[in-house]
Amino acid sequence: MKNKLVTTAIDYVNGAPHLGHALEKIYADVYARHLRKKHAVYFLTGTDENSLKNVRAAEKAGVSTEEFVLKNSLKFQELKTALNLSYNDFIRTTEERHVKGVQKLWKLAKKDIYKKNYKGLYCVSCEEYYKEDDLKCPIHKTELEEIEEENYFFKLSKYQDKILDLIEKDEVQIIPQARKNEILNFIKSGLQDFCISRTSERAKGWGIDVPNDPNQKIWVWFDALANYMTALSKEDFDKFWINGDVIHIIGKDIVRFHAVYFIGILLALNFKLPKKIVTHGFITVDGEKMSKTISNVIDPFDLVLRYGRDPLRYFLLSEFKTTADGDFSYEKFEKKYHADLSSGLGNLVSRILTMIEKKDLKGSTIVVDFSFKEEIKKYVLKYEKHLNDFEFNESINIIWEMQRFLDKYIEEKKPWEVTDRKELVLIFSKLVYALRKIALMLDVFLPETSEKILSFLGEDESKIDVIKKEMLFPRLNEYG
RNA sequence: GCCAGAGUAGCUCAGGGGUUAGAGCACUCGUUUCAUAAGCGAGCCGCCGUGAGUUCGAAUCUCACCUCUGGCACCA
Repeated sequence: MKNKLVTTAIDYVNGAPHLGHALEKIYADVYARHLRKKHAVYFLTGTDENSLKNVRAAEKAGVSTEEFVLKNSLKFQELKTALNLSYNDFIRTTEERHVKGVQKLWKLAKKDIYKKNYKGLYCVSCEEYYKEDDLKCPIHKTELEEIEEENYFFKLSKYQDKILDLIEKDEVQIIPQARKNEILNFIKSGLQDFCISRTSERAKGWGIDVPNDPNQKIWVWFDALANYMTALSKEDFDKFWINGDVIHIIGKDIVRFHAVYFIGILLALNFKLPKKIVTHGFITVDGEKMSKTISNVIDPFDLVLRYGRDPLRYFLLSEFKTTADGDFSYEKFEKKYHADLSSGLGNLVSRILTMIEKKDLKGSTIVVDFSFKEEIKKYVLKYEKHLNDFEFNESINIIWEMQRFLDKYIEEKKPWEVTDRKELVLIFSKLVYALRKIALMLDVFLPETSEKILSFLGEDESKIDVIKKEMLFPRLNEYG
């Protein structure tokens, strides 16, 4: 039994959360729920608020930056209820625990931090640096200016060989393999030191001060990545970081910062390294990237209102291979809802419960033979294997295999024709036993549905019972 | 341009040197009534990206080519 720290990326708060944010939180939630069955788990998420973008967005909105980031952070926090997330901590990078923590870490890493001139192409309107290939600002189409300023840098180059070795040997495991290869190539191409501060002026005074240098603000990565540590109290750091496994769940766009920069920083601090970095894909909508310009951004709150929490979780978890991109469409969503949730699971639950009532089997003692239990166990083992490997969609498929197995079993036994009570009890013992298992397997994916099924069957696992009945997933077309 | 990965049924994908290539969804037919126009059974649909090679035998290995996706540093 080992302790586990499960983290998500912390989100930028310059807008409301979209479906992509929901996806990542749900993945992390499933994994955390799975781990909780055997481990002590600290599940952490949060918002990244020290960005210059926020200052500008707040100016535009005519509110103070503090007010602006708080308002948006709260929107992200609303995802907890909307998606039924089980995280036990939410950190905002403007919180004191984070500010103090980052400064403390900065001091601890001091030996690998130095000052040097940073030269880059800068767009005055964006107030941002751009790559050397684009000579013009991609947004304003204006000439970029070459600007030079003095900043702090982190000696990443010093750790190149060490990081390469760690990743090659999977001491820090990057999932999936393809991402690991990308990172290895990136490291082999040579690591440069990276900039970890901006002048306070350029940062418009927003952000965390560099210790003993109020003219500089700590910039992006040294700030944001540190949240995984600054969120933890001393006791929890001990319990979950030092004596536990750290698992980061992040988008494919920020693998490098976790697998290279962060590992470098941790090496400088001489801290324990994360065990796994799991990267998920992105969501397209009807085959296109989500973007405001073509206004196809999907609002997760909307989907929850329309279809419910579990159906939304279900779609994202079953339709997408965890580490690959996936496509969202209302048509696919509803198709899956009907095929798997209504006709599949919902219908099975419904037919079992109704027959128990009609055949008056409530209160009978459950008797299940060993070979049937073994049969069920095979499904459970496969299900667990896929969960451990972050193959959530595969894991769900195993549950549906089991559901089809039960439907076939019912067909074969034709319990509606059976009159012998003893035989009926035997049949429904198995069905109730298996249905409970299905509910328990579902609880990481569809916690609400899982609870409902268990509550229908009653608390006493040794008796056949129906406490109440309710349609789990009504067909959608009946409501327009 | 360079480096990865992928191209298999209408859709999403699994498989992977050897009997007639798989699953789910969709579709067609049959069947059942316990159940949410649900269930079960059967069927349909594939030159397994293209060309060549290795082999007794390739979708599976090798090479070339085509197409797509991703990565190629300061971007959560």
